[in-house]
Amino acid sequence: MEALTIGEVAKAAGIGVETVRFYEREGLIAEPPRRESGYRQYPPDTVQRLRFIRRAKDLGFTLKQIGGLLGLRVDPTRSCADVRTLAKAKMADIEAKMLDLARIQAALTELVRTCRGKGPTSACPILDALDEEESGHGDR
Amino acid sequence: MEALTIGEVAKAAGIGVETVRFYEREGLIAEPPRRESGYRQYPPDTVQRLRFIRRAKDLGFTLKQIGGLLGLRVDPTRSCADVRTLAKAKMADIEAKMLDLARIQAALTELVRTCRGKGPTSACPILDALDEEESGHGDR
DNA sequence: CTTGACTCTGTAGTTGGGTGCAGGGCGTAG
DNA sequence: CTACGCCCTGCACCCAACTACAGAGTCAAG
Repeated sequence: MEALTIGEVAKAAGIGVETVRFYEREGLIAEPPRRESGYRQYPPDTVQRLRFIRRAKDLGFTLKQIGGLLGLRVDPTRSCADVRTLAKAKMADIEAKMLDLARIQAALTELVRTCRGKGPTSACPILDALDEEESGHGDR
Repeated sequence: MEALTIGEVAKAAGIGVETVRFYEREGLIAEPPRRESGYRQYPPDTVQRLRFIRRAKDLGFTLKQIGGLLGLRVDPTRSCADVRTLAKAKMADIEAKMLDLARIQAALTELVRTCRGKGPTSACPILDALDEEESGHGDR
């Protein structure tokens, strides 16, 4: 089972054919080999890559940032230290996102608790969730 | 220290003045009272709300979804059960996001480890991170 | 009482991320 | 050997979420 058509990868990744070509133009996936006819022939792991892109987008990463993530790999042309530096930066980003999510989660929990309970609490605990001063947040 | 001008809330929230007006049009923040002149007079907690919007956007929520989150509150006009149902749905969403983030985080850790280490591992652990079949993911 | 920074409304333009043709060429099941 | 579904390129268009004026009024420091 080698070499998928664009329609096949698209379907497998849960996105549209046009979107796949769009990601190619944007450099998020490599230009695949073609057959004589000009038809694109995708190696099966392209599906993985496309899925990654879709999920990462849902996490609030831009396509550019996703490109950065995908570019991170053990790559002899880039120094190991570089890769590590970049990876660390991304990890800090993700840490921050997780913290924010945890805060919203806690606020929602509190909301549900308040709701079920009887005593009045903050009318909108959600607003308290992400309330703090700036401190080096992400690269967006 | 009551009542901020639009410029003041914008600055405090770290966004632009135009964006604040935009959010008002979109119904994400209430229309504030005005003075004679027509100048908007914001209660200070608007800053909190704006900050929440900004952070939530970074987490991959659309403005519409954020509106939904902000609308969740202890509200006599809405049944408690309703609020809880909605809140639970949001919580499931967030849970999924956190899982995905954790997976990317793990992949990055693995990448750094591989990089420092000597033995060859998957050339791109990142791709393995978010790879699985569909299963009722989010409301986007 | 002026001047420069700020605000107002309204509308138009931009960016990111796709989505949808048209007009033509493959590919394969019947 | 043809009909139907896919694929190709190129380009126009779409939506969300801003962002940037223009033209007019406001406010406070000096």
